[in-house]
Order: sequence, then structure tokens, then C-alpha cells
Amino acid sequence: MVVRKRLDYGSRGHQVPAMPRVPSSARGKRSARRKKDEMSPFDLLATVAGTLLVDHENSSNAPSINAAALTYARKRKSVKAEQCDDVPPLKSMAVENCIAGSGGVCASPRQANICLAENSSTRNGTDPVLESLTVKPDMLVRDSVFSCTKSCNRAHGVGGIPECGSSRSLEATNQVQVQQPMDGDTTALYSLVSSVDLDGRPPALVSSDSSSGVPLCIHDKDRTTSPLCHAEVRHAADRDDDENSSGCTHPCTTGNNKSYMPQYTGDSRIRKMFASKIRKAARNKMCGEMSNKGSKLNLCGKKISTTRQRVQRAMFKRQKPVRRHFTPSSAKGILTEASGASFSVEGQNPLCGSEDYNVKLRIKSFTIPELFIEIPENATVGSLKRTVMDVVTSIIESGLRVGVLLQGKSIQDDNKTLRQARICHGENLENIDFTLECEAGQNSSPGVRIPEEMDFHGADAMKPLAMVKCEEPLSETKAGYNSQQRVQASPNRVQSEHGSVHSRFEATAHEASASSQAIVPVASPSSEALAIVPVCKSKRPVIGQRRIRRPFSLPEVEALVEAVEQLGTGRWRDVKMLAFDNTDHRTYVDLKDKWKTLVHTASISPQQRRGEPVPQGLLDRVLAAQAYWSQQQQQQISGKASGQACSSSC
DNA sequence: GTTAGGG
DNA sequence: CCCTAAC
Repeated sequence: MVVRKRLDYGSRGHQVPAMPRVPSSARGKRSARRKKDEMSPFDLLATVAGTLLVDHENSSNAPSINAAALTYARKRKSVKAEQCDDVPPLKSMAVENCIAGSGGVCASPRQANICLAENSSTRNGTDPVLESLTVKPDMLVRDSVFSCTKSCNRAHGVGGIPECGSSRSLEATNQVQVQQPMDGDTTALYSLVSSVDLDGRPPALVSSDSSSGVPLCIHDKDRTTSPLCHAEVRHAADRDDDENSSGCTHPCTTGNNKSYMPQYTGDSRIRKMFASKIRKAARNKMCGEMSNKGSKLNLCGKKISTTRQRVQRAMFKRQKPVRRHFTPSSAKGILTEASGASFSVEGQNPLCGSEDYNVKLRIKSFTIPELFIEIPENATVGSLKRTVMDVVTSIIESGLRVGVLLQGKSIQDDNKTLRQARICHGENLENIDFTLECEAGQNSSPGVRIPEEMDFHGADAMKPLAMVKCEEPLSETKAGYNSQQRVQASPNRVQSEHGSVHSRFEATAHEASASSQAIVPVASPSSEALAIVPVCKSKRPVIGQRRIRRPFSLPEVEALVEAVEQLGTGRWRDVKMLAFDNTDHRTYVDLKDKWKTLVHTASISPQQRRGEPVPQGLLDRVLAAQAYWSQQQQQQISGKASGQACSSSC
């Protein structure tokens, strides 16, 4: 067998050494490290103790170690022979199980495992990225869009199931009815709109809309001729996987860009320095600041530890959106949109008369910018969902502000009254739009990060776009493009604004946004690059922010367990690559931590366990694997020690 | 950049 | 999850 190098995974599939590599941990636990020079006796003791411990564990909790060892041996053997292709029956069963259990997620790690070789090979080549992404229930999406628009006139409260629900995206389908005295200024309106519950819970005034079907703006539809695939992601419906928590738990406000650059691929040194310093500072500083959310208040007093709110943290780690980038949702609005999701709102005023001086606006949905997602063809739907979830979450969390567009024109003056802004009784409010713009955008220099972050692999069209986007002044963003094409129907117009260079891509983006009110991952024109720039991305890098907590789903746990069974503890990077290669938000440290908790969980009584219950069978496997690999490590260590002793004595 | 471990 | 020491 060829000596395996870590990086080999990338190009040749996964190769696992027949014998567990001496976990570099042999350099091991600190305690071990410290002792290693001073002890032979200690070593011996440790070995004995370890053995005893292992025996004990096995006798009390899990299958006999022998059985486990056999299993592992077998597995390792097979793995050794055919890393990725040889998937023992047991694994298959597990996979099925997992898939059946909870939508999607599960499949990913394992599949990644199984297809690793293929995966990696494709990566090297042309990276077929998004072709598989598609889906594109265009109609659905559009339906929702249109229904939203058109239902304006409909009386709210109709019992029917909202059409939007079908394409429900990110709380987008909620209709929000905003009533505001016409004399209120636009600032007030902004506030109102901003208060829209982004968490998907129906706002107080939400009403359902049963009208769907007939698109109000047919041109939108026609425009959507792009060959690109649009994938609609249903936020709420699919949140049964592990990502749920993240999104749900921290619905909005405080920015957390985690999603779009989850990997620790950033400049870690800088990150570390900034992160820890800034973070600490932030902790002290922001005690009172963020606790509106949830019940986590008064954290300041404590040290904001476990429950501490997301603290400003170095964002560097998220600087390289390896696989995900946002993309401007429309050419003209590139920057504008960049700032965030734009959501279509429906202006309405039929009832104004009866409401005296109140303007009734029903916000039925909003869209977020197109998202470009790069994901291997053989990635699972679950991983795709997660990816999209990440992106969406980041958009929402990165801090949003609202912009108001009337007849396609952005209303800049917050001090105007609605009446002055012509958002009032008697005016045509059908074309009023609200855009969500990233707060972040205001604070940072947009252009700085983009170039580095972009994955340009030959995405010629993308690059320019990104650049443009980055460099574009934010102000233009606001003033420029207005939400969706519904308002500004002409693609040409869009292109004219940015020049022909970007036309191709822009058109794409344009279409995408036009076609959907939902989250729309769009396949890049060039199969390889999906560079995407978070619209908000260039925005303030939320420094020192804590990552969102994302409990491991059962499928993930299974994948982890299996990977550890194969690779052993102490090889977290490999575990990550084997089972979570497509899951950016799970770092190997996370996996290690999870394993730690799993072991702990498995060792306590079921009554003491919290969170999503993990099947006992799985926990048994955890213990077995832990015991087995612990033993292995012990043996390695003792073997090493004896070897040294021998060599020294000889 | 990884791994181990404490918090 | 975070942070950091030790490699």
C-alpha cells in the first residue's frame, strides 16, 4: 500500500491505512506528552490502567471488545483494500436507516464517504459543480411571487392555504400587513417592516392568501428563460434536519456571517489574534446589547460563556467562502441586492379609504439574492439543503435594514411622511417594494474581500461581476436597483447599468431573481465556478461572532460514529474528510467535540441525557469504538515505549 | 494546520 | 462551541 498522505484524499480517494496511524496524538495528550520522556514505569502503569479501563468499559456497556475488534479489523481490512468503494453491508444498512430517518442530511456524509474517490476526482477536473443543483420548481416560485403581488387586493384573513406556502422560503411567505398612519414618516414604516418576524412565525397580522395561479406580471415569467437551474429551497419545510436549530434559534438581527464562510480556511493567525482579543473585548462591552433575543439576557454579568451571545469575533475565518458565495440578485441592483434579501411587498390601498389615514401594506414575501452554491454532484440533497440554509441564515443574521421602493424608486429620505412619499391613500401602491439590505454593508469596505474570496475558476463572467459588486458604492446600492423585476421589468435596463461585460451573468442573475421569491441557488453559467459573493458579503465582517449552535442530527452522528469506527479517534481531520467533507460548518474540532460528548452521553444514564436522543445502539457503537481505539492508542504507546526501552537497552 | 483537553 | 497549548 502506498503511504498515504493526507492530501491524497483530494485526488485519489480516501485511503486508510491498514493499521491505524499512530494518532498523532501519540504526540498525544498533553499529559502523555509531558511524561513521555520521563517514564517507563509510568508508561507501563498507564498501559495497564488503560487496559483495565477498556475491559471495564466493554464488560459493562458494549459489545465485547473482541467483537468490536473483529468488526474494526474487518472494516479496516476492507477499507484498506478498497477505500471508498468497498462499503460493508452494515454500512449500507446504516445509510438507509439514516436516510429514512431524517431528511437528507444523513445521506451526505456517508455518501461522501462512499463516493469520496469519485468526488475528489471530479473536483480536480472540471468540477461539475452545480449541474446537479437544479430542481427548479420555477413555477412554484413564481407562483408565490405572483400570488403575493396580486393578492394585494384580496381581503386578508381568507382561510385558504397560502399559495406562498408551497414555495415557502425563509419566512418569506408570511404576509405581513402593515398599517401605518399616512402621516407617519418613512422611518416609522421602516421600523414596522423591520419588525416582521423573520423567524417564520406568522406575524400578528399575517393573513393567508389563497390566490395564486395567475401571475400578475407575466413578463417576469417570460424573462425567465435562463438555462440556469433554479433551486427553490423550502426553508421551513425542510428544516427537519440539523440545520434547523441554527436557523430557528437565531433568526435574525445580529449578524453572523458564519454561513457563507464557515470554514476555518481563513487566516487563522489573524483570526486567532483578532478573534480572541476582539471577542473578549466585545464580551465585556456588549453585555447589555444583544439580549433581546430569546431569553438570554443579563449574560454580561456572567462571563458569557456557554450561553453568551454571539460576540463579535474575527470573521476572518469566514473569509473564504470556499463553496458558497452570494451573488447579487440582479444586475442593476447588484450592490443593492447585495446588501441582502429584497423582498417583495405588496402595496395595497383599496381599503385605504375605509381606514382613514392608514396605509395598509401587506408584505407577503420577500426574496433574497441569488445564491451561487458550489457543491459536488455527488453531494446529497441534505448537504445542499444545509448549504443553502447556511447562506440564508447568514443573510438574515448579518443584519438587515429595510429600503422602500415606490414605483421602482428608492425612497431615501427617512423623514418624509408616507404621504409625502406618496405612500398613501389614493396613490397606487401596487408597486411598492421593500428591500432588505445588509446592515453590514454600511460599515466595511466592500471590495476588499471579494477578490480573494471568490472562486473564480474560470468563471470569467463572474469575476467582473464580483468586482463590480464589490467596488460599487453602497449608496448606489440603495438608490439603484429596486428589489425585483416586477418593478423594473427591463433586463436591458439592467445591463446598461453595468456595462456589457457583465451582461451574461447579470442576465442570469436577473432572471433568477425574477423567477423567484424564494431562496434561489443558481447554477453558474460556467459549471466550474460558482463564485458567489454574498451580497452582503462585503459588509462588515461581523467580528468576533460566535457561531450558531447547530446540534448534530442523528444522521450526522451516525456518520461520525461510522467514520470514527473506521479511522479511530485522534484522526479528526480524516474523519472530517471522510464523513463531513461537504459539510463546511462542521470542523474537525467540532467532530472531535461531538465525539467527546457522545462518549460522555453514552456513559451516563439515559435519564441524564439531554437533547435529541441518540439511539442506544449508536451509543453502544460509540463506546465500543472509543474503547477499541483507546486500546489501540495504548498499545501504540506501550509498543513505542517498549521499543524505546529495548533499543536503549540494546 | 492538527490534535487534545479544559472551559 | 470556544480557546489554547503542544506539536
